[in-house]
Amino acid sequence: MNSLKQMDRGALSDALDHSGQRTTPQRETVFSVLLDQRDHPTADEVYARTKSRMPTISIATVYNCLETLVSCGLVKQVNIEREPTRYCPNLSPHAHFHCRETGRVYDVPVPSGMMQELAGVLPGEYEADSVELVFRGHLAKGKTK
Amino acid sequence: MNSLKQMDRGALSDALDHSGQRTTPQRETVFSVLLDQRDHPTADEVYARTKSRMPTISIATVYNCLETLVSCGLVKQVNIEREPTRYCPNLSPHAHFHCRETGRVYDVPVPSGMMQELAGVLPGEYEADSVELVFRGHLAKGKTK
DNA sequence: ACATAGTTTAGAATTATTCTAAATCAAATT
DNA sequence: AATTTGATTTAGAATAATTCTAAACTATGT
Repeated sequence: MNSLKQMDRGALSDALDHSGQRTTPQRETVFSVLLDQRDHPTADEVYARTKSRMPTISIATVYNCLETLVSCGLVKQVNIEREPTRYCPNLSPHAHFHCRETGRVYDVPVPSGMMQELAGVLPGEYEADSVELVFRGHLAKGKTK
Repeated sequence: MNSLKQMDRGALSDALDHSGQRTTPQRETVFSVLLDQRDHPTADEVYARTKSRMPTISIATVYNCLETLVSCGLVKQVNIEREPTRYCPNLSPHAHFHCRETGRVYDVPVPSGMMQELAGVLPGEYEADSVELVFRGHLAKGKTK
């Protein structure tokens, strides 16, 4: 048993159906892991967390599931420097803040309109379908969030 | 002999001096390779180009030199998805456009003020020292640039 | 029930990058 | 000028995230 809420389970099977892929226990569990702890885990971290709910799952399957979730639009990959890819189920437009000290990644909500405005700086010949905005720095005194 | 202009040679040794590192023929040659063809090459590509000017250089040295140039602020790393790191000697504030079709990366000038404005969306507890903006998509009909 | 196609799995393979340790080089000092 | 010292270069080994491979499994449609 995974901890997907009815709503999320629905969103998952809709999205999978829509892209011609099956809803499987592995995919549900991986998705629930991402939704339950929204700290931008790496594939390895997702693997560890998923394993505690589904001990027989393999790392290859975790990679497969993550790729599937990305391909059907439910999850985004976050690439920070040369570090392992992180996964993020936050679909609303947002940026990321990467703390150099702790290595942690935080979501930063971006006012609607800002993304539009950003796209506006692109010369006409470029047609962008995604915008990635990453800040890097550190958190003010003591704030660990 | 590498093809560094007097100005760039000066900037290089100043920056290296300033960070307590030596000016070497390898570093000069790698830097000149980056300045001569500004197409965001990977380390492997830099290696191939440098080799034609300095056949004895090793790939490890190319990595070392690139790291050195980044550390003294003359070059920026550009990380696009899971692809190999690319290197960029453009120090003016700019974004990148990554063409999904060709894989090429283009510099996109960003109006001064835009970067400031971006930093403005960050809640107070975040202190950013760098902002990375990457667009992904494709070039309009036929435009290969 | 059977065929088909999609999915999972363990382990091997890949690949960009980093590490290691020896050789080389260059500046500073005797 | 020789010597010491520390930085740099180098080839090759090691690392680590990710992808690939091929066999086993599962679900679905006929």
